[in-house]
This record gives sequence, C-alpha cells and structure tokens, in this order.
Amino acid sequence: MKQARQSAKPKRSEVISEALKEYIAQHHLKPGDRLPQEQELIKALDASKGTVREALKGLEAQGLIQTRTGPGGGAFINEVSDDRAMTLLGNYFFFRSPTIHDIYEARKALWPALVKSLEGVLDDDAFQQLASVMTFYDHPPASLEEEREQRFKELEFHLVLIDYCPNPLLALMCRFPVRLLMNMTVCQRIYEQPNPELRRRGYDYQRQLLEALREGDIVRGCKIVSEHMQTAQTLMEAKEAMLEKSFFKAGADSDIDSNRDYLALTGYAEAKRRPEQSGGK
Amino acid sequence: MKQARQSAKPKRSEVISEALKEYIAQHHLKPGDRLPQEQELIKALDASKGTVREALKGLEAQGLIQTRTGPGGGAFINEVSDDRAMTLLGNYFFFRSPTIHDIYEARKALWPALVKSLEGVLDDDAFQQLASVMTFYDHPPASLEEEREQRFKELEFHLVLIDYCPNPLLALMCRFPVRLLMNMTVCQRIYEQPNPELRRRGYDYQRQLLEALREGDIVRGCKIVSEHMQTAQTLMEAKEAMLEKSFFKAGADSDIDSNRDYLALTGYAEAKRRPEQSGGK
DNA sequence: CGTATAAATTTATCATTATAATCACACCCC
DNA sequence: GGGGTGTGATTATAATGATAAATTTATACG
Repeated sequence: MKQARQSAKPKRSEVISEALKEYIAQHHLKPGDRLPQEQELIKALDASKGTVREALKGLEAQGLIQTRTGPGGGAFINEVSDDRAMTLLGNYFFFRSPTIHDIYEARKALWPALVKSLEGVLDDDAFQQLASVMTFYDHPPASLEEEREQRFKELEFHLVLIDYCPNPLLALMCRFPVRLLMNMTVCQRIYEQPNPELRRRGYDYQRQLLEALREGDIVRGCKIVSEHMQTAQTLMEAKEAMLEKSFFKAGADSDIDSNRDYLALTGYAEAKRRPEQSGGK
Repeated sequence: MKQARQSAKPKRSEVISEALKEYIAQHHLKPGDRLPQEQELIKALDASKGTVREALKGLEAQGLIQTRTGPGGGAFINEVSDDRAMTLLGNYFFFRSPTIHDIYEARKALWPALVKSLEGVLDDDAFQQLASVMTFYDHPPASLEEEREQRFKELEFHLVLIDYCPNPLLALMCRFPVRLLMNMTVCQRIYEQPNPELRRRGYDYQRQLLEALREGDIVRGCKIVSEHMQTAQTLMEAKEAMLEKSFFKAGADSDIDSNRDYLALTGYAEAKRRPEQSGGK
C-alpha cells in the first residue's frame, strides 16, 4: 500500500540516463559530438556528481558514449561498435544458449539473403581478401592446432563477406551466428577434433561461391551457400552427437547441470583495447 | 613513458565489471542469485564504493543484474529480457538506420524459417491468441487512428507467432525487425496513411497462414509467408516512395540533414515498469 | 487474527577531496 | 630554427564519509 501506485522506483540515475538519451536525440548529436561536461550536467540536472557519473556509466556500458579526460574532454557520442553489439547480444543468450541446430537453421535462412545483398558490391580488394583467407585452409591441417585455426579462418571468410553487406540489419544478423560459433564452448570442442570432410567440402563450397560471385551469378551463389550451410549443419551436428556420446561414456560425474554457455561474459577484452572508434575501417 | 605499454587505460570500474562477470560465470550463478553485497565487494575488490557502484551500474545497463534495497537486498543476476535486448540492439542502429527495404529483405529470409520452426509447437491457445489479434483488422478501419492501430495489431500477430518459436536465436532475429517497424518514424508516417490494400492482403495472407499451420502444412505455410512478405515489402516501399515525393513537393525547408531514426532512444520505459524478472520466484 | 506501525538492513544519493590523464604552450638543448 | 620537453590548466577518475530512501522483518495494537 502507501504509494504503491507507480509500482516501480525510477532511480535517479536511470532517469538521467534517459534524459541524456533524449538530449542526444533532440539535439541531433552525431558520433564524435560532445555532451555537456560533468559540472554542467550536475548543475543542469541538479544531481550530485556520483549520480551523474553512474548515469554516464550506464550509457557507456551500452556503448553509446565514451569519455575522455583532459581539456576539452568529457562524454562523447559514440556509434556503438559491432563488437559491443555482439557482446551485448551475447549476454542475451547467456542463459538461453542456442544449440548448434538453432544456429544453422538461422544461417540457412540468412546466408542466401546475404549473398543476394552482395550483388555488385564486391570489388577486387574484396576478392583478394577472401582468397587470402582461404589460403589458410586450402590444405589438410598438420596439427590439431592448425585444425582449430583453419576452422576459425573458415568462419572469418564469412565475416569478410559480411563486411561487404550493404544491409546493416542483415549484416548484424549474419555476423552474430558466426560469432556464436567462434565463442561457444561446444563449438570449441568440436573444432578441436579432426574433421577432414568439413574442411574439404567447406573449402569447395567457398571456392565455388567465390567463382559465382566473380561472375555475378547471384542465383548460383545462393544455391551454393544453401548447400554449404546444409552440409556444414549435418557435419557439425554429427560431430556434436559423437562428442556427446563419448562424453557420457567417459565421465558420469557430469558437471552439465546447466546447458548455458560462457559466451560473452568471458571475452570482454574490448574495454582494454583502444577506444571504440579506433581506425574506422 | 612510464608504462605506456598497454596502450589503453583500463578503467577501474571496467575492470571490476569484467571481474564480476567472470565471477558470475565461475560460480555458475543463475538468474535470481545474489551477488555479494556492496560492502563485501568493496573489501574483496579493494575499491571505493563509487567505483564498485559504477561497475554495477554498467552491468545493470546491460541488463545482466538488477539491484534491490532493503534487507537481503543487493545485486541479483538477471536474464536479460527481450525488451532490453531490443533496446540495446536499437542503439546499434541509431546511426545506421536500416531502410524499409533492408528490413523486408531480412524478413523475407527469416519468416519462412520462422514458420518452419513452428512445426508442431502451436497449441489451441496459440491459435486462439492469433485469431483474437486478427479480429482487430478483419474489417476496414473507420478512422485514421484505427488505421494505425490495425497496423500495430498486424505486427503483433507476428510477435505472437514468434513467441512460440522454439529457436531463441531465430526468435530474436525475427522480433527485432518487427520492433523496428513499430518504432521507426518513417513507418509511423506510413502507418498513418490509409492503405486498404495492405490491410486486406495482409489479412488474407495471415488467414491462409493460420489455416496451413492448423493443418500442419508447413511447406504451404512457408510459401504463404514468402508471398506475404514480398507483398508487404512492395506496398510499403510504394507508400514510402509516395511519402517521400509529397514531402519534397511540400516542404523545401528540409530538416532532413540526417537519415537516422529515433528508435530506442525514446522508448526506454522498461526501467519504469516492474523489475525485469516479472514472474519472480 | 489481521493490520498498522516501528526497527533494522541495505542500496541510493549527495558532498568533498585528492589523484591521474590529457592538452596547450612556452621553453631549452642541439 | 626545429623538435623534443617540462609546466600548468582542465577534466575525468577515484576515494571517503555522511544522509536519505526503500524494503523486509518484527512487533504492537485493535
């Protein structure tokens, strides 16, 4: 009872966060523009230093701003980076870890659209990059370590492709499953295993895809990635099943109480690297 | 000079944020579990209260935790909500606003997969819900206001469908474009206009889809949504072009310096509603 | 027995001070 | 004269202490 009316407690710092967001929108601030300084915000919002600070921290965690010290320093509008978006998305899946099946169902749907979106946007440089990545796995691996590296490079091939996708929405949606595959512990384990067929067939498909793209034959490209994804799914799920079986056979002490995965909570190195804007690309 | 080595300045609060994330992962904490209290964290991490607080604020902004006052209060692990994830994703597109074309290209790719994923998961309750939503637009609108409401309900139909998608990755990817359509100002303007054909054909497609789903005919369902999306895209883009034309004809004072859209920065009401866990324990 | 009030606990906010990073500009050595 | 170097102003970052607000638990009252 009492003032149980408004049900929740809008915290001051949250309110300020939102106010700042609105401020950004209202004033049409672009990335790189500066927000008022701490002192001014304190006066303008009539809040204490700590509170304003927390509000800014919230925005910073969302990747919307970035602060710098020194003269002319302060909070600067920031275009949230791909990495940050991926990390944030990863958090969403921290307790809802998708399965390999889930991921490939999404990829099967998205990749043809990705290829279609690439029509006419790939230049010589792009083909150069793609071919360059492929050299890492144009041959059987010599060690388990190389095996794993090859898998990552295979995924990087797709990331390069995605970098050229002119549809930002589609690009994000394609980038994320790839990131998942690179981060999920289940996949790590799969990638540690020899899988000659996956490499050989993956390489073949990518080679064919490149050829089709070079010729501008989008329809054929779509068909190829469809088969590519289907094949990869089959092979990955087979390996997954195999691993699971050997896992049950081996250890019955079973630490598998939860099916959640580490994902983003570990790799958060972004904050330690350069400020996000970096070199652009 | 000095230790200019690590190039960047890992802020204390960021470091602590990361440490806490690791703590969560290491201790296999589940949603609802409590983190150590402020004081304990201060002692354990040897940081000041404000710094710890900022770190927690960062996690809270990402939707990973939630804090409560009072005895037994503190920071609680939180499964990041759909809403939160959408808002965060929206920020990513704040300066990269996709076009209507972009959105529908994604939807055309995703919706058949969505329908496919629904095989066998829709119960009577689901059909009931879907049919109920459809009643809002089974008739021509009587006013512009109803017009707009009908459009939203049409989108809600899809959201209901998505709620039943067992693939969390696919569900997120489908949910987001719908959210975009509901939030983008361009769409708001389009939805304010009479569009009898969009309503009629949309309703027809949804009716057919429902029928196919009831019969378990997934293949037909996929075909229907494919056409549905294609039709919607055509009609939406036509209206968009029309609006743009009339816009240029009308006002040459042109406030269209930037093509970015408001998106998430406005609707951040989540913080004001109930705590995220909702259902609670 | 139920309801309202009091108490205890814990976060939320405020205020103040000291520290560290950054930039501008003058300065000095070569 | 030129380029590195130091000094000071500026601004965020961090620490500390005190007070307010909110929520749970316990208790007293009708």
